[in-house]
Parts: sequence; structure tokens; C-alpha cells
Amino acid sequence: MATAASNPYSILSSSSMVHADSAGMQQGSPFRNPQKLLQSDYLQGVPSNGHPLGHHWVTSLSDGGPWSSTLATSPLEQQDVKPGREDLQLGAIIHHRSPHVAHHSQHTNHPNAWGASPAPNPSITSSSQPLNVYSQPGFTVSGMLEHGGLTPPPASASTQSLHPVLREPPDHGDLGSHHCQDHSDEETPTSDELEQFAKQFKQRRIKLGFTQADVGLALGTLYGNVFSQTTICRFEALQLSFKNMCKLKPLLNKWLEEADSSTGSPTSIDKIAAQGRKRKKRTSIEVSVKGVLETHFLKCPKPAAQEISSLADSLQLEKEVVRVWFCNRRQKEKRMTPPGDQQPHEVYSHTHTVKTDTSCHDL
DNA sequence: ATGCATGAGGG
DNA sequence: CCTCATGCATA
Repeated sequence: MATAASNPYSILSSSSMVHADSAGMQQGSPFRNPQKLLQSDYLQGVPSNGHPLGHHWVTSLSDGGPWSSTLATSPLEQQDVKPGREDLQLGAIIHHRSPHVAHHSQHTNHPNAWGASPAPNPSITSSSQPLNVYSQPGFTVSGMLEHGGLTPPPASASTQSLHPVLREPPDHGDLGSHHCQDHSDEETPTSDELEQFAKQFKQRRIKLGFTQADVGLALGTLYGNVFSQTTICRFEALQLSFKNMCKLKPLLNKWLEEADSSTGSPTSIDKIAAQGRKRKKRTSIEVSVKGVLETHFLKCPKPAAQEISSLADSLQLEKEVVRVWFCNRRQKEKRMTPPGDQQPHEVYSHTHTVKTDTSCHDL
């Protein structure tokens, strides 16, 4: 959304990456208590067709946090990836995923499923597809392409889960402005649909012999929006926000069609050139330190600037690092699929009116 | 596959 | 400063 179309890279040479912060107080956004479920609505610049987008998440967290320190899904060894080339990871790193559990009754909310947003999907669902400038990425993939000319049928989804229209109650005092219900299709996929799609996508992608990176590049060729291996990976793993998933789905879907139809049509090669971004070296935070941060996060996910400073000081880390850590942590909390596993739902939403605790002082 | 980082947009 | 989308670099 927004200016995503523009090129993300600017070949500017700046040298400042650290900025002293100014004492600023946050606007006191509501936060959920990690034990109750709450809904954080967000409304962004989504190009909705005249409808406001109100989305609600329900997050349930056990005390102590299931992912306090053991969130690693499965440390599979990955073939080494050389800078500049990373398309050597094929089938080796794939593995199954969580079993499926079908919902049995239609609750208003699910612990790890996001409520289906009634918002219509923006644009890209049209049937017009003027693709002709597609370049088949059947290039240097180390000859591991196995597209012989037949397109293996997708194994399709195994466990079918029913996803009744998850209703979401208008809570933010926004009444009266209701819109029509979505069609649970391209317009506004439900979490289940996204999940199914992601699985199918991954299977097909692999069958066709493409890596996540390949797809990312292909998308750039097709639509002008390049994506990294990371994003594709996260999509497949449902580790993006609901909204983000919805945005990418049509694109990937289209790619699937293309890749499927053009089985074995070698064309040009496209490799993006490296960008001269002077990124800060990734600071590795020690496990012990992470533990401390974790603890603090559980106590207060949104520490004030001052607290961050103190914390950073005691941990001997740059304040910026700590701040970013918290930001990333919060984002993780909002993802669809929590790391490790998810599915154990059996919820009972009581829809407690969670105290929007924004302030927690602890120093 | 993921951790830390950058940046746009918003307040 | 925050959220959110995204990705380089890495384990």
C-alpha cells in the first residue's frame, strides 16, 4: 500500500543511522493483556472501496509465554547461501506443518485465528491480466528444475476446516456504518482460506522447482513488485499480518497460474543488482540478554522512552537496539501464526473488557 | 527460517 | 515515538 510501488532503494550516501531521540511520550495506545484476548483495531490506508476497514485480532497468550525462549520451530540445516545467490535451497528445507484442527462451532473469536474482516479487498482482484512480459524464471537454478511439461496436481488441502463467517463486533464506537458481508473469496479471504492457499502455494512452488527467492523475483517481473525470499517464506508460513497476507495472496496466486501454465519456457534471467545500502551490522543479542528483554516485554510491552534507555543502559546495549527489539517483538505478537506451533485452540472468549494498560512502570 | 534493521506513514 | 511492510544478513 502506499508508496510500495516506488523503488525501495535509494542510492544515497548518508552516514547517519543513529539518532538521538527526543523525549517524547507515546500517545497511550491500548494494549492487550497477555492473558485475555483483546482486539486491536487498526485502520490504515487500505484502498477500500468506500468501506472502512475494521479489523480485530484476538490474541491469547498463556502466562509465562509459550515462546519465552523456545520458539525455534526446527533448526534445519540450510545449505549455505552465498551473498547474491540463494536459490540453492530446494526441497531440503521443506517440512510439514502443524496438524489441522477443525473448528467445531462458530465462535465469535478464535485464539489464533483472526476474525474475518468484513472489509472488501482492495483492487487487485480484477480479472484483467495483461501479462505478456513474463520471463520464465527457468534459469540457473542449478538444473534442479524438474518441469517436464506436466503440472502435477496439487495435493490439495487435507483437513478441511469450516470457517463460518467470523463475525466481529463493532467495538470502537463505530456503529451505524455497516457494510455488506464479504464473499469469503478473493475479496476478503478468511484466515482459513489464506492458510489453505499458503499451503498449496508452497507445494506447487516446490513441485515446480522454484525457490522462494525465485518467486519473489518473478513477482517483480510480473507486477513490478519484487519481494525477497524472506517475504515469500513468511507468507508460506503465515507469519505476516492478516492484511499483508491478503495483499500478497492475489499476486502469488497469479504467479502460480503463470508458472503452472508456462511449464518449461526458459526465458530471460533477471537478477537484481545489489544495492549499496549501508545497513547497520546486525547486532546479536545474547541469550541471557534476550531473556531479560523477554521478561520486560511480558511486564510491559510498550515501555516508555525513558525505560528503554534505562534498560538499554543496564544491558549495555544501544537504546535504539532495545527500542527496535520491542518493536519487533510487538510485531511478532500480531502475526498470524506464532512461532513454534499454534492450533491448540479451544477457546472461550469471554471478551473481557481488557484494561487498556498502556503504562507500566517498573524502575 | 528468523533476528535485527530500515523507512514510510501517522500522531 | 509507534505501527507495519519488508528485507539483509545470519544461525
